[in-house]
Amino acid sequence: MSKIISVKNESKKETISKISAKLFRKKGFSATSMRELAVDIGVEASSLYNHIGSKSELLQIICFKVANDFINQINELEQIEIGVTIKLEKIIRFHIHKMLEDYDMVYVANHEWKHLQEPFLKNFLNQRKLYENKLIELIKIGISEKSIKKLNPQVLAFTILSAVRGLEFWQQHKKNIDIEELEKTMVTQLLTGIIK
Amino acid sequence: MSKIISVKNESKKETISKISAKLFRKKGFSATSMRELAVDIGVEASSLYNHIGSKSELLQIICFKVANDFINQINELEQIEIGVTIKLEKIIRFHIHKMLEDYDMVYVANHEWKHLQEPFLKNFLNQRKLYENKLIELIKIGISEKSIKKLNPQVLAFTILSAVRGLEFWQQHKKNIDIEELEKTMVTQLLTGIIK
DNA sequence: TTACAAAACTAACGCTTATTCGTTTTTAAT
DNA sequence: ATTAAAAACGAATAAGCGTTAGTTTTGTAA
Repeated sequence: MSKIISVKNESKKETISKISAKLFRKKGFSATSMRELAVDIGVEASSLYNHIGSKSELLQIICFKVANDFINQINELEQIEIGVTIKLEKIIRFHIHKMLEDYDMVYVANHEWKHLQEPFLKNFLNQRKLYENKLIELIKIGISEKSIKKLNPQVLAFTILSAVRGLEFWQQHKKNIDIEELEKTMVTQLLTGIIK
Repeated sequence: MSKIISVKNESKKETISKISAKLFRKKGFSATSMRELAVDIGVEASSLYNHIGSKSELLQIICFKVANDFINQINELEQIEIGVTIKLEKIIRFHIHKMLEDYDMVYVANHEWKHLQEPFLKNFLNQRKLYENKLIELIKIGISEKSIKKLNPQVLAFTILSAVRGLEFWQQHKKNIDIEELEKTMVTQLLTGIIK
């Protein structure tokens, strides 16, 4: 009857992944059925299996796409020779952009990763830990350079990550706020605090 | 065969709620079956229905217990006459304590609320919005009193809430860190920043 | 036009789900 | 010891799940 429509150079697998990401975000991975996904794509559920291996594979694609994007960004940043605080600012701004651009996928990677099957689950958590450790190392350098306060670097890193992760909030209030103001406010708050 | 064991003055409903919170946190609401819950309680699935109305009711109990605890705390705080920044510090510390004490329930309320059925879903979101607005109002007072930087109060509030929500992280690393140091670091970071 | 592959369809599989029913066991009060 | 209520049980229900199989339609290239 119908047919899977792919825009641009997107493969049909990518199309299905993106639409599944939207559904997984809205309803959760477990509560989303392949039949629901099929409806949103405009095809019968069984037809999906001409393009994907399993429901689980969709979650894998989403989670590792996001993980790789963040790892790649922080790797590139490591090469550049700029101050630690500027690097932190760039990281915060990257999180904000990613969250606003690839909202569904980032949200799913943050919230639904626990439904990954082994060995992907372990793999994903390793990637995340790797990212966290790179951020912690960066903060430690800042502390030793005396550009950052001597506080527990792990707590500092996790607080930053939590704060940017919470940008999900803003998807609802997107219209009410200017992105540049959002970035400026968050960077200021996380780096220099809120007290005058 | 077996029997539901309740400690202290806990009703059996409360016992079931707490154990379900642990399961909902670990596996997610949708991915947790009543049969699994029954195993953890030591009873057949059908026996649970002598004490609860439905699986959904368990989620309601958890979400509104948490929501009420937070609303009550901020209401009490409104009565007390202390400075805005001290109030903020108390709020942050309360979040930290709650997260460490009632980890499962707070986690579930934060992550699984979307599986609430109407009208409970709307009700819960209203409660949450109420809490957010109270925090925003507090920050606005701080800004007008010039104790807080003139930044977007909504962004400041949401960043704080996101950061404390991210305390889930620490459940895994609990052993590695002293709670007082955790509190001190987060309060310092969120209120006065990380840059020297 | 023919031929082949890609992708759609319908139907069904085996399994799990939350919940209900009728019955039996346990608990507690008389 | 008798009785009534509370709480357990096993079995069954209907619905939904991911996925597979077999078949038909569609698209493409010779």
